[in-house]
Amino acid sequence: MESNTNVITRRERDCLVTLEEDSPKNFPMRLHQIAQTLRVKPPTALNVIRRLERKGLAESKDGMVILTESGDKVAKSILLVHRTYESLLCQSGVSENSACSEAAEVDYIIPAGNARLILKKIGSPKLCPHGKPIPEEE
Amino acid sequence: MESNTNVITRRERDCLVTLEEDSPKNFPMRLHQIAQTLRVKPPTALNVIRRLERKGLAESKDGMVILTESGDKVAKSILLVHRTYESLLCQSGVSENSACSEAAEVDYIIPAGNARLILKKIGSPKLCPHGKPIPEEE
DNA sequence: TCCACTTATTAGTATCATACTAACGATATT
DNA sequence: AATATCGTTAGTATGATACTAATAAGTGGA
Repeated sequence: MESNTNVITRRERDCLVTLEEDSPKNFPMRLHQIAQTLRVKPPTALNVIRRLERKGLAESKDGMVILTESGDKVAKSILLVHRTYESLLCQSGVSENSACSEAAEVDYIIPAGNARLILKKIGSPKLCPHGKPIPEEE
Repeated sequence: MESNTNVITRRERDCLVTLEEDSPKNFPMRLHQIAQTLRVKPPTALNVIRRLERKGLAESKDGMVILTESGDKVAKSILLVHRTYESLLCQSGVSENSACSEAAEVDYIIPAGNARLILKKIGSPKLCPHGKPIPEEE
């Protein structure tokens, strides 16, 4: 019945974030590069891409992969949560590197709405601890 | 090689928390009661229990299930994270019920050490929004 | 004592995410 | 043309999750 669309796994999250961050100006990314970034073999990466395609988050042709509009939104929302949580952790006394890897564990689970509320509570910083901008609205 | 001990799945988390909260004074819990609480059939619940046993977190005999000392520690640490995150969300403006279900999504992923730092940052409340005590140390 | 009920357990099946190797095809480079 | 690179397919494997059906084992009542 329900195939749990709009629920995302950790691997899918990593793939979305890779596509968002490593291919800025609407440029496609090559499959083997995605595979290398995710540290998996190409068939495994392709498998992840296929799942993203089924969820309407990515499109691919001849190994060129791009995010759809919907995928871009999801990726940006993940980055919002990521940088918000990172900021919270750093303000609490966690090291930058530690904060980043911890954030990756939860940024695809925590809803963006909650992150925005947390962001306000911790003083609405404009940049994450690494100096990257925290996305405003979608 | 490494079988990912001390990493826990969502179902295992639910099972640990059920055992911790629904069977206080070292009393065993019946399998069918666990199954009902988790809203799964008994064989499914048994399967989860078996995984917890393999990880050294639970023990069972004739359908009587208890947490091991190790399992108790893990469960308490999950509750610490749960109530900390719940408190953070509520302070940020999220409703109690929403905060509770959101917290369950991440409380088994966020390390207790981080939760303690966050707890300090948000003013070291002694109780979660529901009025339950936030565990001190392990 | 025998039957019915509850409970636990086993066996078997299914799905989904993850990941690999091996093999094949296409393209590009030397 | 030979080689290297890349994508893709096929096949296999594991682990978590979940189910049904069947069996076992105990309890309580008629």
